[in-house]
Amino acid sequence: MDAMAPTEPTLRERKKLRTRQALIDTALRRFTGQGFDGTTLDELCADVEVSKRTFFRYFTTKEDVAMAPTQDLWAAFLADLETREPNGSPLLGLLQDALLAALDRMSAEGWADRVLRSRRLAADTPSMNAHGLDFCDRTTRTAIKILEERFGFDPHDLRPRLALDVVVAAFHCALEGWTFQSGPAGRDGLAIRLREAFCAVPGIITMTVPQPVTRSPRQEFPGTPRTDD
Amino acid sequence: MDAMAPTEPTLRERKKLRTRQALIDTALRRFTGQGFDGTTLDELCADVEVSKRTFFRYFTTKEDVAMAPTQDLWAAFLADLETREPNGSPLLGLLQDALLAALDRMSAEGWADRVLRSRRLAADTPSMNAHGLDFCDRTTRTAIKILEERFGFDPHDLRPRLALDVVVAAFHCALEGWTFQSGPAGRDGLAIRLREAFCAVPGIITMTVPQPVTRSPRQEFPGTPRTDD
DNA sequence: GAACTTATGCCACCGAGTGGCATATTACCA
DNA sequence: TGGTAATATGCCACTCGGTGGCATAAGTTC
Repeated sequence: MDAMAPTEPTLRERKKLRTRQALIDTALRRFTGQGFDGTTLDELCADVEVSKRTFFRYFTTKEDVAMAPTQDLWAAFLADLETREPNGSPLLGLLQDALLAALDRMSAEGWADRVLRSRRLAADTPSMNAHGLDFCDRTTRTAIKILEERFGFDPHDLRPRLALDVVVAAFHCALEGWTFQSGPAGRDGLAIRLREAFCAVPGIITMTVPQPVTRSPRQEFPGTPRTDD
Repeated sequence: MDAMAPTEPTLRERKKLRTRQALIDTALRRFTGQGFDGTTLDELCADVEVSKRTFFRYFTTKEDVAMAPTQDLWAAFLADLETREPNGSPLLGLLQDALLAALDRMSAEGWADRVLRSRRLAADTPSMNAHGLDFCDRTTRTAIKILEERFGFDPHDLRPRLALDVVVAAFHCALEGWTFQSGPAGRDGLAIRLREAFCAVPGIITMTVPQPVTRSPRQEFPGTPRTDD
């Protein structure tokens, strides 16, 4: 009766999925409310009615639970890279398309909102930011392996690695703008930002320094829209 | 009596410098020998004959002590950025020159060797790698502020940020090659690698995917020089 | 050499993360 | 349906990174 139906996650697996999601949601809520450091795992676990030991069977670290949404995106990116067909196109374009496609696949309810909370947290929680960057770094290395495997790039050629790093950098730019500045919200808003960031990439090479402006050290812009700390 | 003489670090300051350096050296030695996680701070402190409490007055985290050498380089980079004169040159070139100049200033005895140990450690210690990346990230943000302050870049223009990220990415490429592959050792060897990485940057935009190679999924290269896990 | 400043040591404490083992829950099969 | 294997969870004790508070020692200044 269930031989070929894809709708058969066993009861056990459904429960696991539910506790996992409960941990993520509760964590993001408490972290946002009381701060990351201000929340102990004991509190969180008591809230979800799960032992601390169990928490660490779902997530490797306290930071990990808050970064699940972003990790989903990168997983989709890697999956896309495995199959995407290059038609003699520039590598950079291929990578950009792959990331946009991955983003397009993030259709889970409330995904964008979770990413938003997660990023805002990371912004003022050093250890979260650090772990996020480390995850990106590992993902990048995996992606390079996929590229070398599929297309036979020379491991000593630095260009694929650099191209990938540029795409990641553009993503971070987009993410930061989307997280902290006004503009279209939701996943599609992020996609717009991402496209804009990609457009800025060629300017990396050509951009020149405006002019040798020599100003007094402490002078500030009259109407700078953001405060710097 | 000491108004203008630069040669007057008080006894106290000399002692502090010595304990700091002792902690760094001993840490790198023990970490390399027994592994990062295999070394407790109690051991390290007992070795240097310093209380654990004192350790944390010198370094913020256990990871921090092992990353001091790299941090010196980035500090020099920021200092250079503060004063370097742009002559209508491309921003990218300015940043590259600044980093090369900073590297050139790393003349402390054994600096290159400490960086080498540090990087090798970071390669198989996730938390060290994470903290290193986080430090780079913070440095990048500081650098951006300096650039905006000095040259009046528009904070919404993504190109400066991307250019900076490319330079950092190139540095990481160079560092990794220098750390794990054969080639000229020492600071100058790293400088050579760095120049090579910079040369590869324009290729980011133009590089194309070799050809639509379609191979059976599990096939491998006959004589691939490295094993993939 | 006294008085002040500052670095250090010591101690108790919190919280993240782990290993081991008993128990409860689910899956599988006769 | 009942019994057994597989696995998820809870509980407990423990290690270790990191912090706050306070007393003491060392260096500095007059």
